[in-house]
Parts: sequence; C-alpha cells; structure tokens
Amino acid sequence: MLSLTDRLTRAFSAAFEKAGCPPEHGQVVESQRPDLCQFQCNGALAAAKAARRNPREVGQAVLDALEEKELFESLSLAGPGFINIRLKPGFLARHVAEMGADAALGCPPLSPREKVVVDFGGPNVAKSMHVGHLRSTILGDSLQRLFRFLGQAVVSDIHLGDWGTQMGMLIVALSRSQPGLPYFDAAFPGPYPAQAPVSVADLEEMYPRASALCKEDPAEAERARQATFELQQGRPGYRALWRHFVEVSVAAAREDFSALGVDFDLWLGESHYQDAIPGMIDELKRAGVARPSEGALVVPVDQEGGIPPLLLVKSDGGYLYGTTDLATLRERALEQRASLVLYVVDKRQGLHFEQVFRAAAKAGYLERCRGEHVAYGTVNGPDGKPFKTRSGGVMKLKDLIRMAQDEALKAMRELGVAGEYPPEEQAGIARKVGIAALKYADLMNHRGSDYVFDLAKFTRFEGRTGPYHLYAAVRVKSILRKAAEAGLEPGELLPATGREEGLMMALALFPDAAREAHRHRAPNHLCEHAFRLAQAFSGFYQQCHILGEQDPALRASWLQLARICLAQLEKVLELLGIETPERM
RNA sequence: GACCCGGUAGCUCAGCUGGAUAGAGCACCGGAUUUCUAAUCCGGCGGUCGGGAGUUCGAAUCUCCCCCGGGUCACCA
Repeated sequence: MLSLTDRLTRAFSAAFEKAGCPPEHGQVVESQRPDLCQFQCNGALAAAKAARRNPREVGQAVLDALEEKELFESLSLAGPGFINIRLKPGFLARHVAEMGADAALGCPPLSPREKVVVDFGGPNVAKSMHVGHLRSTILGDSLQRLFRFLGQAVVSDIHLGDWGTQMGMLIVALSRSQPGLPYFDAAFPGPYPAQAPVSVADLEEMYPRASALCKEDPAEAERARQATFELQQGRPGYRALWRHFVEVSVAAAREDFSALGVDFDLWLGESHYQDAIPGMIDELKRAGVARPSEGALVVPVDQEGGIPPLLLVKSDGGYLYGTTDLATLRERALEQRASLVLYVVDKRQGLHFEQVFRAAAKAGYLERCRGEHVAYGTVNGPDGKPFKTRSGGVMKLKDLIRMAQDEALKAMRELGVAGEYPPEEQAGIARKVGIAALKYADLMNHRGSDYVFDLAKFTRFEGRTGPYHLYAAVRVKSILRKAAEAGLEPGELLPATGREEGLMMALALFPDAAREAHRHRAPNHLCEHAFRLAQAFSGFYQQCHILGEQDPALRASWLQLARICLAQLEKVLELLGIETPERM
C-alpha cells in the first residue's frame, strides 16, 4: 500500500501536471504549522519560480486541477503560495486502519529491491569487544533490520579483523611463553591438538604486551612480521594456531553480540579474502590501475583533492587492510553481485574508505555497485574524550552491558517498577530495560556526532530514553490484555476527532520516518518517530479512557487504535533492536 | 599546511535535496489524578541558529571569506 504522503503526493503531482507544471513539485509533506493544517505542498513556489509565473496563480491552478477532492476537509492557498491541506477525518481513519491490517504495517517496500551488504567492520581477534564496538554493532544492526523491513535483500557480515600483523605478534609471543607446543615445530607431522592452547583471556592479556614490545623493539617487530609472512604463506603450524585464536575469539564475541540481540548472516573475516588478493593484484597491474611507487605498489586515487594513493603491496611484499578491503569489495560487487555495500565504521576512517572506493571505481568494481561509508562518531566519557574505565583502561563491552543492566535495576527499584513481580521476571525486565537504554541513547543521536556516555541519564524513565518507550508500550499492552480478559474486541476505526487525531497522524507518518532513516542511513529518525508515537499515545491515553468508555463502537474503535499503535511502536523499537517486555 | 566533520535555548542535541512563527529532551516555573501502570499529560520560561558577505520573493539549510573545536593525512588497523 502507498503511504499517506505518497498518496497525497500522487494526487498533487497529477494536478501540477494538469496545471502545466512538472509533477515533481507535487511533493506533499507534513505541515510545519499544525495550527493551520495537517499537510502542505510547497511546490507551487518552486514551480512558479522555474516558469516565471505568479506562485499564487500556480497554486490556484493546481487546486483547480486537483481531483479526489472528496478526500479533503479543506484546501487553501496561504501566504506566498503554500497549499494547506486538511483531510476528511474518515479518510485519515481509513488509512490508519489499512496500515493496521497491512503485513508491512503500511510501510511500502523500496523499489527496486537491491542486494545490500552491511559490513560491521567487526572486532579484531584477540582483542575483546569494547565500547568502540558498541556503535557499529547497534547502528549496523538497526540498519540491517531497517533495510530488511523495507524489502531489501540484506547480507550482514561481521567482517572480523582476523588477519594481519597482530596475528604474527601473538604467534611470536606464544612461542616464547610456551615454546614446547607442536605449532612451532616446522617438522611436526600433525595432526595438531583440537584443544586451543590459549583462552580469550590469555589472548587479551598477550596482545597489548606483544604490541607494546614490538613498538619498542625492532627485532621483535621483525620476528612478528616474519611470523605473519609465514602464516600468510600457509605454514601449517601457524595456520593451526591461528585457527585456534579465531575460534576462541569468535566464541567470546558471539556472547557479547547475543547479549545485545545482534546476529549476522556471515561471520567472515579479512582472512577469507586473502586467496583472492594475488589475482586481483595481477589484474590491477595489467589494467594499469596499480603501479609501483617508492618500492610499494599503489593505486593513485588523487583526482583533484590531496588524497594519498591506496597502498596495495608494501615494499616488503606484505598486504595492508586497504588491500583486503579492496579485494572484499571486489568480491561483493562482482561475485556476490551486491548493488550497495555499507561500511558501518568509525568516522575517523573516512579517508581510508575514500581511497578504497576511488581505487575500486578505477578498477571498475563499482559499475553496478556503490560503496558507502556509514560513518559514526565516538562514545565519550564525561571529559569529552573517548570513554575509558576509571583506571584509564578500555571499557569492555561485556562490563558495559552489565553496568547498563545494573543501572536499570537500580532505577527500577527507586521507582518501584516491577517490585512485586517474581525475581526472575524482574531480572528479565531489567535486562531489557538496560539494553533499551543503551541502544536508544546510542541511536537517538545522529550517527555522525559523538555523544557522552551517561548511564544514569540513559536509564531514566522520563524523556527521550529507552525505558520511557518500553513503559509506553507496556501500558498499551496492559490495556489490550485487560480488554481481552473482559472479552472486548477491537472494531472498526471511527473517523478521527480532536482526541484521536494526533495519534492517527503520528501513525500515518511511520513510512516517512522509515524512509528518512533509510535515506540517510540514520536510525535517529526512527527514534524520533518512536518518541512521537509514544507521546501521541500518552496524550490519547490521557483523554480517552478506553476501558471505561460506555459506547461500544467508540470503545472498539479506540481498542483498534491502541492495537495498531502497539504494533507500530513495537515494530519501530524492533527496528532499533529494542525488545519490549510484557509488563513492567 | 591540506582535506573531512562540527559550532543551534542554561545543558544534551534534532532539523540542513531553501519555505510560513527555528524544534525536542533535561533543568526551571505553573497546572491536571474518584479513571485502563501519573514512570504520564497540558501550559510557561528560554535562541544575534559561531561571525561577516553573497545568491534568492524567501537562508539554520546553498556559495565565498574569517574565527573556534575535533579528526585525518603511504608501507599499523
């Protein structure tokens, strides 16, 4: 089904055409002056400008040409040429009822259907997930949910950092602490043990130490480079060891992701694309896209701006992450035939993606595919600098989630929320409230801006917070549950009066919010909509006592409205990755 | 130095394919509860949209210059 604004836009576009103007000017949007009207069309101003006509005259011609006049309560020309629109209350109600009956809740799928790869720029093996992964996880997950909801064919890929110099560092570090292991014996015939010689905790401890050692000791760095090289050449012991590193790290990452309710279609990593690199490099050399520079192989990408070339092969023959990213994009574009690849990655990597995309364009990978860096800002501490623990270390994601849930429970206790429920249910609610607090706080900001991590603020039950939304949803659920117990059924949605209009308008504008979020790859528009919807419901709730209403038709209509509202609210929250409890 | 992003109410931010009186949350002040979860709702206070010029009937939004903050800038990722 068409969205309400699309339906109106279609009618106005036709009218513009009949009035001798380009139909694009028929765009109808929600009014910015709710005191004057519900919707407005400003196209007459632009059309008049282009045609050097009088805007009011054009506006009048459009109104004269407009069909389906029976849908409108009032149409008027205002100011320099705004067209103000107010709908027949019955038409609005009918549209909302239709949305409620629609499988997609009134949000039309995007066309054409595209294949979209969402790359989460995943965690690095051997480094535990920390605050830095919070945003890519929450944002990327919301985007994959949104794109799917809008009918796109989404393939999400965690894209683990499971290759590169850090692997060599770990191998060298382990060869020193446990030299007796068979992985280091080049003559060992195999098979290698099935059990990993290290735990995630070991890796987490080893990595920073190894990294620091390489930084201060060039000989150690050289050993790490050599080990990396041998690993990449396929030395069996190193490969076996590497597999262990990846396995234990992935298992740990899975726990964190599952705590956040996030999953991926693919759990591939950088290593997956390594075999394709030599062929790609040959191809790029032959095509003259890649060329030698200062001992390395590069793709010049500096068209007019001062952009350094993409480094493909280091002077020592090794590859860099740009090499892997290019090979990855190549496979996604040419073999997986994706038409869009979204990289949900920290904004500080903007230049890197600019280089990769330019190189990919030169290589001809982007003729049927676009690459996009969905950049996001940092999560900061109260000091405005990237968030750290009290002792100055990096906050682990696991601890962060636990803190959010503890804080949620604390807030609930203070307010007496869920006080008399069984402890297990209470804990379950606290878990949902904590996650909702975290996710809403993250997504309500535009992704590009940094924000300050403030749990006490996020877990408040007032204002624009996750808990506020859950509370609103739970109140609707409670009404519907009581109605069902009393044998009351939702019925036909009656025409909107002043009391229901705000809620119906909010409901009708869901597709616009979803589209806006999609267009900018920015779920903050969904947060905005969720808040508006929750507030609209609260306003309605205040004025209309559903269960106490004596008129059965009105009561059934209100129940229907509540039902549709809950479905939409839960859907929007779901698109944000937020789960709603049954009661609080 | 070059490039990128930002500077909007006391605080945190939204709005930026130009459109009527610039919005929200928090904070502050006032009001609403015999009622389905008041954890809510309604109202008020509060702004040279960093500064200046330009384009336009119209600029927070587009262009240029300047100031301030952050980020990035070939063999790490």
